[in-house]
Amino acid sequence: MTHTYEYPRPALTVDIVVFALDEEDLKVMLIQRDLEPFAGRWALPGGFVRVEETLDEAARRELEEETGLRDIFLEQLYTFGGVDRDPRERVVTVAYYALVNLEGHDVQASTDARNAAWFAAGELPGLAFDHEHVLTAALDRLRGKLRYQPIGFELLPPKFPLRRLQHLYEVVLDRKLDKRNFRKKILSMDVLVELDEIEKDVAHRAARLYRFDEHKYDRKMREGFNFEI
Amino acid sequence: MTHTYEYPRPALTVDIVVFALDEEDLKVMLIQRDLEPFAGRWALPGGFVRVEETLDEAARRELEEETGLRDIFLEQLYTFGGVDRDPRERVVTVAYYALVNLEGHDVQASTDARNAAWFAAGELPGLAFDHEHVLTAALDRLRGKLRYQPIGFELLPPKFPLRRLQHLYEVVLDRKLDKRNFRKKILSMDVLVELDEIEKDVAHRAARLYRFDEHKYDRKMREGFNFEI
DNA sequence: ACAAAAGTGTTAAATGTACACCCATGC
DNA sequence: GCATGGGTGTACATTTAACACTTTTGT
Repeated sequence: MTHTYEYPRPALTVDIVVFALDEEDLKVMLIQRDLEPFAGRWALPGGFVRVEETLDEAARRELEEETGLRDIFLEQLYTFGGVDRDPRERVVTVAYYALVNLEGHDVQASTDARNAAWFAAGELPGLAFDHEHVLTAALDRLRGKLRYQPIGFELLPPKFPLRRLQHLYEVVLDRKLDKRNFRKKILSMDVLVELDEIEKDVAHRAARLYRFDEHKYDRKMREGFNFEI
Repeated sequence: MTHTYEYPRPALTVDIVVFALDEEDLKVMLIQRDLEPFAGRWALPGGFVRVEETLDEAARRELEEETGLRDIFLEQLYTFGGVDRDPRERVVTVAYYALVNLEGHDVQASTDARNAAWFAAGELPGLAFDHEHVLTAALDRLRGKLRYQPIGFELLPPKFPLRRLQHLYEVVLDRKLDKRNFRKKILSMDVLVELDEIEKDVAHRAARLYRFDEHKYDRKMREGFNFEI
């Protein structure tokens, strides 16, 4: 191959901030490194971009290799190009964030032998490289985007009671919302379908389940509708 | 230097979408390529990232080398990693967008001998590589961000009449705004300073000039204020 | 005096916010 | 029957949207 440019090149990686929601709080998936630098430290899943794959493909491949997660919401976040991010050499990383429904996806299935675990977003261990910085950017983006795009549903199972949706917003945005106003608002947007099903195995009155209607949402968007909580 | 990874690496470039506003419409700066591939075609200013500079530094350097523009608003947009973006080899590009006040900056000063020119955003020539795609993304970002961040001022001189600000919003967002409502809204946000100066050399009543008070804006932001048009 | 753009208020409608009680179910 | 969360409506405050005339200045 003819190279028009013979200077040294930065290495290129992808890193992914995977968010999930359990009953309590927002979680982030981290991998314990087994190699230097930062051996033993926790880091974001990620790795080098190959010349024959796109950035999105690289992110999905690394995600599956390191955590077993696949077919999940994934979106590019920002590209971090600080000169000393990696002590070995110049590494530019394209960061992604991903959203996953904990109930639907198993994380154990890491093909790598590495240690993968969920951490509460508020109680993170010290991270390798500049991953703390990346994570902060991802959290900011998630919080910002949640309010005006219907991405929260990616963190829930396909069928959910309204309370769980509200709880999601409360946890991520870190403020209480009024139950009646929240329901009024979300239902008035007319992008949820009320199902003929209710929660199971709860020790009290079971809540009705809803589903996000993506097609209806797409249709409304094309007609100028704006999602906003 | 020890490389932990010996596979071929994608090349890494930056490309910049520079927006400006003249009396009529939104403009984009393009450079006519003098080398293959796409020799003679118009393209976004940009070039290879050096190992010893950050991405932001690379973008500012290329911008100055190719257009003479410096000290202007610049923000990372998105990283494009399609496998066949460049016919020669794999090139990943970190795209930026920039905003510039036409009256304050001279563009002639290109140190390169290349041909640089402004094009109306709505009447672009065929572009090299996937630059049309990059440009569309930049436009979308500009339109989205303009509504809830005070970046429009970057396209105006430091002192401006309210009509020009309104016109900016109308041109970029592509819809008419009501004069009275616009003034009420922007003035009620209390981030503009009314100056003791008026327009000069106009053939009718001269308008009062205003200035965006960045410090006041920052202060208000820290107290939870939200800019929105 | 006229052309051109600056500047200015009010009203009605829609939206957001605050707030408390009864209902259904499992134990 | 009681504990737990599900589900619902109203009143008030705020924000948005629609709309037209007078003022100032240069020619």
